[in-house]
Amino acid sequence: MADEKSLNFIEEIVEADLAAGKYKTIATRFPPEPNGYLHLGHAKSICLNFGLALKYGGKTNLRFDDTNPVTEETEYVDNIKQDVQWLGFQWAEELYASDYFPQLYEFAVKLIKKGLAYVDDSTSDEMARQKGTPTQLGVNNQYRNRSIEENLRLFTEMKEGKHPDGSKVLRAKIDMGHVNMLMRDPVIYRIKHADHHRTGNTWCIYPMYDFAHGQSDSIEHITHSICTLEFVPHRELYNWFIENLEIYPSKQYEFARLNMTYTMMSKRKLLQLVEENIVNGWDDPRMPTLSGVRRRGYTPESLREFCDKIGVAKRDNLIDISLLEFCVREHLNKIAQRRMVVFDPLKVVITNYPEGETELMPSENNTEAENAGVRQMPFGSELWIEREDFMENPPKKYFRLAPGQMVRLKSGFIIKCEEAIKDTEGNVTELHCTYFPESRSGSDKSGLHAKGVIHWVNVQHAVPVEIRLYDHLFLKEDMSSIDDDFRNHLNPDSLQVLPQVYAEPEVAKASVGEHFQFLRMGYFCMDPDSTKEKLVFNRTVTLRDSK
RNA sequence: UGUCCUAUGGUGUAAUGGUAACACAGCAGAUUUUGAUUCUGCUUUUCUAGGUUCGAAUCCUAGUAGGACAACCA
Repeated sequence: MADEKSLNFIEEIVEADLAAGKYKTIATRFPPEPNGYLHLGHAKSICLNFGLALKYGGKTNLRFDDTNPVTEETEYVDNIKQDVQWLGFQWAEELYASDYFPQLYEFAVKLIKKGLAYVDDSTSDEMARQKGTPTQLGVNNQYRNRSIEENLRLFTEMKEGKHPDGSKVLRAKIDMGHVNMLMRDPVIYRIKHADHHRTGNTWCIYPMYDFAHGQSDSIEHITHSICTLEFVPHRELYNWFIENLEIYPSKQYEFARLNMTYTMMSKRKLLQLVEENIVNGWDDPRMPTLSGVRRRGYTPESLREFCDKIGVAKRDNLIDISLLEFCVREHLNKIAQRRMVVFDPLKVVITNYPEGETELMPSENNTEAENAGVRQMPFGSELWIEREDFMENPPKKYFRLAPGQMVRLKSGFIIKCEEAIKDTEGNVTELHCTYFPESRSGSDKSGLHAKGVIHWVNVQHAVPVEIRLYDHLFLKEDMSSIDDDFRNHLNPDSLQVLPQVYAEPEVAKASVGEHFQFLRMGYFCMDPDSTKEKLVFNRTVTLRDSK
């Protein structure tokens, strides 16, 4: 029996529409506002929108929702495009809501002519008061009765720049007593004498979200306009405009946005982290932004797998970060070459190995990948091992080095600890060990068995590198549950820098963005901060630890 | 004291009126030249109360709980 994957509720809608012949092919869109960087929540939306078109044979537009000139910048546009492509998707058309400004203006005029829009001179405070509350109906004001001619004249004047910011707005004339607050004569155009990142100062009036989004969908003949749950109340307005403008009926569907433990997805708050230098930019590897997780070492494949695994539904959710970590480990395990790097060095002297001599030990790059080959690791009489791989008084199930105890040096020899050398304060400064020449990796004739296997680096050939270890940005599992400032919950240890650790020589050949598994230490990715003199590696994720 | 949305293991997601399942997490064990990977097993679930039905996680009603809605933001 074929294992059919069940459909999410949006796929069910699409299949039903297709089966009913409602559409020959579908069209979706990904519509970010270029006022910040994309994050994991956007990845969910991207995978959904592009995934639908890919699955059912349709197209997806990338549309920038750039109707507010004061918050939007070209820098954001460029990065958003880069992020979408990096995730592995290609849009059919690159479009901008601002491309539709002339058309949107005509839509507004049409509404005025139908007696369905009016110019209001009230202040925003007055309008807020007249609007009522969710439990208290709104009231009409005197501007609501303006004639079509006067509205037309005033709206033209607004467009011509004859009125200052905030002095007038254009409102849809719907119902101030409507149970849905959004239907109480929503503002559809406001005056902003501001430079727009694309249209410059061509316009001084700009449409509001509700008067741009649905119309843009309609202009592009988007069949399924998919957004998050907070837009549910907007759907009624969305449909009202389409109906009264008599334009192509795109349909809006809403799904639950992504929430994850120990982080937050609010663009506003992420901007704050950046502006207040709490993190080092939008691409700080601790950020849930796509540029952040990319720099951290997450792969597009693992992100797409993650989006697939979390599903799409309508109930609020809080996804455990460990699921994301599982996805990235699963992918990196298959593609990341293995290297040995000692983070907290303890010197081992092999007393029966000829001093100054070197022999090359081949070591598998990745047994999970076919044809990954081997690299040579220089073995010698002085090695670095991890300090925590030695214990003077080990507990019963400690498999590593202790006085008189043996371990296997991965891809090397079995060694036995003969003596721990200490300084005057009793700290272990180095270990004197002997090795068993017959235990050479790959051709072991020693008959010895060492349960523990540890990584190592030759002192003579060690390459110093910098390591950056990351932990959750926040200490609180559910950041939506806090009622105080989110900055009170920052994890003070979210970044730990190890300025100089010892890597095997092969590491020097790494390139920016390359993924590695540093044996027993985790998955790492070379950071763009790397220079010829000093390579920098970010820990993407730890290895699963069942010690 | 409104309208709308939602309610399935610890966390997600399925089951589309017919045996509640999958993944993650957790816990055991096997294998292992990474205490990784791989493999095996285990723990844990339909918000409540009525109703419809031979049969309800699913349909209906009410309650309860959580979320959204009162920007010239999107």
